[in-house]
Amino acid sequence: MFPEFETYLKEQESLSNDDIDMMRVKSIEKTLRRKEILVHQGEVCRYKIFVTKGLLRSYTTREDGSEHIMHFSPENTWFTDPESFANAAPSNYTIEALENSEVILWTKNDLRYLVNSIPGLKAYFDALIYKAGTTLRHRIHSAISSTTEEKYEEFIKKHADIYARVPLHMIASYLGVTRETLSRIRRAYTIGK
Amino acid sequence: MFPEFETYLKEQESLSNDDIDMMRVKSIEKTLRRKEILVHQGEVCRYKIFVTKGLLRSYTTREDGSEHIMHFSPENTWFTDPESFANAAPSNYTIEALENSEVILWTKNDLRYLVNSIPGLKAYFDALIYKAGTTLRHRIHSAISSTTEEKYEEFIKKHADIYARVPLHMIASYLGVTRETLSRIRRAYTIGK
DNA sequence: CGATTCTTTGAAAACAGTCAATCTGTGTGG
DNA sequence: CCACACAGATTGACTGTTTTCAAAGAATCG
Repeated sequence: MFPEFETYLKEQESLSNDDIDMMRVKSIEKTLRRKEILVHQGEVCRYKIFVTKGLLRSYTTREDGSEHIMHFSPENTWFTDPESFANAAPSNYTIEALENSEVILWTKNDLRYLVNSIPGLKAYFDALIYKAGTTLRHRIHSAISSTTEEKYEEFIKKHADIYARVPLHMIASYLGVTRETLSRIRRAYTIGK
Repeated sequence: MFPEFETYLKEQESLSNDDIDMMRVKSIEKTLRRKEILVHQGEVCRYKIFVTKGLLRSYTTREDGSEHIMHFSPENTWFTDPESFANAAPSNYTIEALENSEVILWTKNDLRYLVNSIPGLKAYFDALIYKAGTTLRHRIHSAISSTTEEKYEEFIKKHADIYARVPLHMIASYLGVTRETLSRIRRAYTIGK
């Protein structure tokens, strides 16, 4: 579990073996079974998460039971509920494994310690936050300006990996339409080519 | 123009007079008339912008002429096109003054210099980026989970100041619906209370 | 295999977009 | 001061899209 993380991180940021060791000491390895929930809505998301294997999602549940998926996080991505994690506030989201997964967790305190101790780690996370911002802005622009078909097409192009691993109704939830609508759009789209 | 900025910034972050002076030296003051454009779509957005007075917006224009508003920036807010500014890439957005406005500009190089020279400034911008991320995530969640009426209601509550200063069709554009739809929703909403 | 889970389809209703016309308020030039 | 142009808002009729509800079919997991 940690070796995969180490391999990945060394590709991203040049870190010494001592740096990596510090991160290992503070890390918590966890195996999740499919459908297992890591954070329940209402709980505090106490961890910053790195996914080494599998796939997680975060979603909200409304009073009427409807779910809305905020994010998918496959292997080799970082994940958390930033608002809950940063402020130790109850999360609005449920974080769930969609496949049998392996994750590494760090608490806020430990992560702060690591960021202060390891040169370059702050800059690495800053760059991730910047990229996340770009993605968020893009998704907003798509939400206000694209047709459902365009959103569907874009999702396939940008997230081909996730598309292949996730039921269609979850993509519908992520895009903000019903499963029936997306099913019909996909049919038209598939025929239309 | 700069005095307003100085007043505001000192409320936000404790900075010495020397720090402020450094920022002043690098700053470019600019007055914008209503409808004046600061950055045209396709140009590089070379500046980080602080609005001391007035109101700016950023929007895209599609081939068919339709506009989609990404952001409103009233007085005492920071503004830029992050993608264009960071990468010196052509901007997808037009940045325009909606009122006669006063802005202060810094180039990327000067800003980098200032961030490296002034203790606390990096942390200040980091906090702004974090808050912006929260706002973006909230807007996405609203886009995929709320009805148009809920979005309208939320906009009024969160951006009462902007609501009062901007034509309805721009709010429609920001929310991702047509002006006619928003006009009808507003009528129903106003009567419904 | 049986039980879920997921996807598709149909029909009706709700919702949003389009097009065209009208109404309103504002401000400018004569 | 008035008339006019202009930007913005509203309304109606119509069209197109999406949701809702219900049911059935397909795929997958244990």
